[in-house]
Amino acid sequence: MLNRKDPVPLYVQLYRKLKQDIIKGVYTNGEMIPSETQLMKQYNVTRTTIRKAVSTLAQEGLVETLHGIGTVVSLRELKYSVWNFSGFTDYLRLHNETPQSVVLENYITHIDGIQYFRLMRGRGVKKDGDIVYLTLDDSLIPVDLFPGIDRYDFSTESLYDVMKNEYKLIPDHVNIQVIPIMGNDITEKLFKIDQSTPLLKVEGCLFTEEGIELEKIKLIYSPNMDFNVISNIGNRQKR
Amino acid sequence: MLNRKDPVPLYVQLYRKLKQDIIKGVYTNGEMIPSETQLMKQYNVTRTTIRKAVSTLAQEGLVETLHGIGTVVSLRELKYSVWNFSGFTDYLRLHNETPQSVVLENYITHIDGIQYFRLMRGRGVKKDGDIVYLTLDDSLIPVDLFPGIDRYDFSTESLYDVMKNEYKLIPDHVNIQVIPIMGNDITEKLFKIDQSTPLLKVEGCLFTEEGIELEKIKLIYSPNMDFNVISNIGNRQKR
DNA sequence: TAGTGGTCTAGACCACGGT
DNA sequence: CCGTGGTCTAGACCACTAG
Repeated sequence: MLNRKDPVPLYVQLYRKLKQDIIKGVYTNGEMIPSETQLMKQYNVTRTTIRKAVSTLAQEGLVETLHGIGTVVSLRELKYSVWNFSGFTDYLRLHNETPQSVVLENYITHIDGIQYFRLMRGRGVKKDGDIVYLTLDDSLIPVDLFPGIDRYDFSTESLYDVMKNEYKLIPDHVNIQVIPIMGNDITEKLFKIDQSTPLLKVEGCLFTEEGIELEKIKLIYSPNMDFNVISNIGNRQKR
Repeated sequence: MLNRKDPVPLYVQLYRKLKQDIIKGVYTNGEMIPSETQLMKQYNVTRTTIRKAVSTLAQEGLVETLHGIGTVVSLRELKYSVWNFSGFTDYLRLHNETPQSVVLENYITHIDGIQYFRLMRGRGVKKDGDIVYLTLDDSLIPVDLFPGIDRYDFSTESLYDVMKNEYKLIPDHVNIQVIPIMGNDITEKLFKIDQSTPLLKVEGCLFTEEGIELEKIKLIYSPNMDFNVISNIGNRQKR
């Protein structure tokens, strides 16, 4: 069942087990999974551990907990979410998922007489041996600030980590515009959706604290990616 | 501090309190919030309760927990935003434009046993004797917090001004999700665009400082309205 | 070594939904 | 009424980070 010597926490082991069972069809859509007390006996762990595992499933939208009734399988597409434009790498790490990247384009180009490194990546998570893409990421990086940046392999390296650690230029803030668009042939293939699906596009620039432009960004989000924001509404006096 | 007689769970009360403090700036970006043991003493609850509150904050990306170090605030503050809710009116005045509203729906309704005042408005500016609409604004306002709110004429009154001045409930922050959608027949007429145009929809809630929900918001932006944001990157600064 | 967050136990009482 | 999930307590041991 569960392995107490495994460094992987029990609730993660249980979460994975239940997730597998749901995907495998042991519990089908609309069915109830065993109650928390049943799971306690079955796996010999406390309710706390059960609840942590189940609540992770609920967050991902794989199950729905109904007070006084039970926990039912609600097999929808996995949902991920970005809060306040935070990097999605951090977010995925929180969820025990490994970020995956595929480089679609990378070459040096000239725009308005300035040399840029163009990097286009699909980014997502691994699921059942397959990759589910969550963003299409198209960047222009000025070569004069980052000489030799085209030598890195950005299917495994984090762009921002390279900027920080190798070039000592620290990304600080972005200035972006959010635009609704229709899908194109690239997003169709990458996200496995048809072209009539409206998508979110984010366009803008990344700056250091001093206002040095580090990157021109074009980002398209998969429909599996929720885009959440918490914000003041502006009528406040600062202290 | 926390009220044990309040039907609102302790961890929710604590979550709201901490969120409030973060948004208010009691704990500023990059700073640590009190440790879990400190919070235990401060609020006289167990660590389980503390952890549940903090983990909610972490999920929303307002804090980041660092093993062996502590929990730091990672508020990606949105410094400027044209789309800002209360800022809408101010923004227009700045450009010497007079805000115009047309009430499309207003009635009392029941949802999940709670009474809401539903208010749907088109909002925009006057141009050459004609009105150019910029947003379609669909609100649900709980009647128990705002008794008699259906008596106001919101084609001329500002909703937030009424909330503040007549009911002494001050809108403080929003928690929203940005979604790309296709136009429908209402947006077609209002914005004078055809239905194949992708649009931005914003969905969420408006809260007071204390976390009381004042309004459920659904907002659709005209293509004439840009959605710009400046945001910090979630860099945890060491100190 | 002291303090932090991460995991887990073994209980308790409650609100809810169906019988 | 009973079984369900929702909340909460009062402990324990661990892994990690820093001085």
